[in-house]
Amino acid sequence: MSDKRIEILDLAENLIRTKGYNAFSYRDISGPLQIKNAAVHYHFPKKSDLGEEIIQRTRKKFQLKNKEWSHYSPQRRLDNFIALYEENQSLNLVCLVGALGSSYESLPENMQNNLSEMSREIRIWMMELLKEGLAKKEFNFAEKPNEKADLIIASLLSSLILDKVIRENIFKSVKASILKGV
Amino acid sequence: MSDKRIEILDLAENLIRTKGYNAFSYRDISGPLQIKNAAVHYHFPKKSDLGEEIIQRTRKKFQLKNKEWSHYSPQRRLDNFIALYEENQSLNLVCLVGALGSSYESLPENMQNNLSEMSREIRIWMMELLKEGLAKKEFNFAEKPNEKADLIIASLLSSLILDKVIRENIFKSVKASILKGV
DNA sequence: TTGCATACTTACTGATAAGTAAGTATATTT
DNA sequence: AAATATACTTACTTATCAGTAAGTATGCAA
Repeated sequence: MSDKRIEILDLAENLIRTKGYNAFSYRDISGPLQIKNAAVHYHFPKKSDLGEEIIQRTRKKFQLKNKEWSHYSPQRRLDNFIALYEENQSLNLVCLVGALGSSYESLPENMQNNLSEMSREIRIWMMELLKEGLAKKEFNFAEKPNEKADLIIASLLSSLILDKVIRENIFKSVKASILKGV
Repeated sequence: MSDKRIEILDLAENLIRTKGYNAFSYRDISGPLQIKNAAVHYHFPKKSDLGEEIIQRTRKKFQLKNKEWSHYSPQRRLDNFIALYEENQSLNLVCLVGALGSSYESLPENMQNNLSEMSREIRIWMMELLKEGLAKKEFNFAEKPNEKADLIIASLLSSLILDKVIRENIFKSVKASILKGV
């Protein structure tokens, strides 16, 4: 994969995660990267091709981490998962699901489908993680694991959004709350 | 306030909360309402005027509920607050903060400011509610009230987004989890 | 009954959007 | 050395966007 192609993906992802999919244009990419608009179209003929690939590579990154962590304890896996969001926060970026999901109906179909699949995968991963943690007595919570999983992924997602809007460290609160609650 | 003006606000709010602020145009309003584009500009010269007023009236609605509920018990106020999100879910709408917040950087300044103020107000309201509930022994949780508040508002916000993306009843899980956790 | 405000429409502008067709420079393969 | 693939640029199209200026119909108030 060429350098420019990756630069385009990186920049576009950043734009999506700060301004949203519908608020950036190919000019916002060609300008900073000092190429022509058509060069972006050469790599990604349609904007939705670019959007789709950003979702797919994010999904692959998650699957890779997932594999890397597979032998870790549930607590450690949870800590690592939360650390992913902490990194996003420090970069002032919302997560991809939050960035795209809130305008779901406006997205091209291929992006909707990819986004949904990735989100389901993360949700199921979290559910399994919590179940395992309960079984191994690492965790100790009263809720059903799937309910807890939804609470955790939902609150992490929003914490990055609210951080920007409220300009308080919502993520920090949410992190503390999650860790006390498992 | 004229009929058409309110119709414009209602439709625009719906568009923002399904497709996002940057994915709708004045044509999406003038078309369905059978008026001309310039008629929308007559009521709201700039798109950001429309956006701002939608945030402001949402804030006023919250303040009104707030006042209406002021003599209710913390538990009942919390139930009512959650019921607001339940209604959104049944209408397949994300909340305004979620819809706008995820593309915060793309918003005109007047909208950013209004959105931030409203969100802070809701957060503080929830913090007070939880503190009061603890003091009155209606609630019983280990976290700090402000941490718990952030968890609750964050998870409710995202549950509506994830509901659409994952097509599972994430809101229901989150609601159950919140109620068990206070 | 004249004047003025309200609530529009008609008709337009200038900017920007996504996307494409055809050409070009460079490197790689045959 | 010729052919081909890669990675672009130039130049363009068509559509849509937010926004505005000027005109019009209707009702109400002085």
